[in-house]
Amino acid sequence: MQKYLEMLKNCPLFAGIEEASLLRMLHCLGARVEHFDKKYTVFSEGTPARYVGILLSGSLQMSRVDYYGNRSILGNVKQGELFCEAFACASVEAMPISVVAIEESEVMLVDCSHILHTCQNACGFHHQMIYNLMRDLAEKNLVFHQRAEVTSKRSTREKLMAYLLLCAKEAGSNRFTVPFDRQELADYLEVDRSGLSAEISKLRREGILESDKQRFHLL
Amino acid sequence: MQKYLEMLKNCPLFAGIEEASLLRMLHCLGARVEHFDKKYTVFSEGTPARYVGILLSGSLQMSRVDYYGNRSILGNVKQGELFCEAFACASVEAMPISVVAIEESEVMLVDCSHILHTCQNACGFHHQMIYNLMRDLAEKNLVFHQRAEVTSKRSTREKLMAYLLLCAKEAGSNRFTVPFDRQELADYLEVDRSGLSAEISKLRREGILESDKQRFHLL
DNA sequence: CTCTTTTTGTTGAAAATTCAACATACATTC
DNA sequence: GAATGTATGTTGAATTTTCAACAAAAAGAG
Repeated sequence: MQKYLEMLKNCPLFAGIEEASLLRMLHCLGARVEHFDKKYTVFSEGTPARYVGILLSGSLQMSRVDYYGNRSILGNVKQGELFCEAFACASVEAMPISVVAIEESEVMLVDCSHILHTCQNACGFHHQMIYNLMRDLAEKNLVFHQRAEVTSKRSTREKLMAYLLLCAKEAGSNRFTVPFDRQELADYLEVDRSGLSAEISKLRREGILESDKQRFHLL
Repeated sequence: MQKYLEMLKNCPLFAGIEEASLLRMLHCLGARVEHFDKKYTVFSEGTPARYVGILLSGSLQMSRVDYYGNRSILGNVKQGELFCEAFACASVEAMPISVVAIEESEVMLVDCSHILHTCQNACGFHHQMIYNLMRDLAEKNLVFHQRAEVTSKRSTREKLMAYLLLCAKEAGSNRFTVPFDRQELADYLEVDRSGLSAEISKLRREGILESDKQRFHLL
């Protein structure tokens, strides 16, 4: 646990909590660390949500597969971020998404009821953590809106351009790397992969962008 | 203010707070009530979010219009519900959506910083309200996921059926009324209106549903 | 009640997406 | 380094969606 202290100090769930208290809190919360190899599932669609996840190392992908086999990728989880906090806070009985490790990852799991309900020891951090969760949930809501703005575009080209412009803005540069391969990008944008490839080629021919694999350069 | 007490007692923001304290709190929060005629805008896309809204009467619609003029309807706000709480909690400088009254409505506005930061009077309800906000934000996240599950379907027919099945589940009956006219339903599902009308006719001819305006009956 | 406006359904043509199949490039494994 | 498997780009055909235009029905205004 000790080796993650530096990272946990900067985790949104523990914002405003002094390092000195952290280890004690983690114990009080019953936090445990689990290891996942690449491609292993952390949480499965359809199962109850009990745990707030904190990604200690590696990276995860959130996705959903519908009745017809279409996969939607909701996004990736990066180091230090929380995941599935909304489902855990709402105690959902059937998670609407799955979370899968896209590389070897270490995850901290905290039973959400331990955060929400004051423990016998009455450690005074619950209020702070609930406040932190509230801020985090509001942020996540915004991220969700951002993706919705992209996927609500009607055509493949508009979706792609909206997404790339967002990436450029986030990177603060016209050159950036997207965290998805072609199939994943198609599933994030909710379009056909081959159509997406064709559209990227077209944009390249039109001189609107250059690209090499996951690297893009907007002109 | 008095006349709304009954409704406010059941508002998610004030859950677990005794009626006796409510009036005093509202004063402390600087809550004010505003009146909006049909079609008037409560919050505009692109403006800063400062206020948590509580719908006292009437109904509102949340929507967004993109660069090409395509409108996306995110959903309606019903009596007693909070709205724009996520944007206010995250202090966004440019709201990604607009909120418009679809009938004559009364709205209570609470400056979010008054909820988040303890006041001089140190009234002890901030913790409870922050907890309530956290629960509400988690719930809203789920609602958002529900809509995303519908709009992520690839075809008009699948989107429509996914939405109608959701409505039927919510209504607990195969007969129900949707809160949208055809154009609004198309903008909620993010499809073409005429294509949607055509699809409804087709489903009717196939004996899958009956419908009259906003009333539907799944067979 | 009448006139005007809005809503809804219908149609056909144009445009875009999806799907399947394949070739090439790239990465991984043994 | 050869062989296998995966990722990407390309193509054409089938399907869908979008768009524009219009007619009928319904709602709202005066």
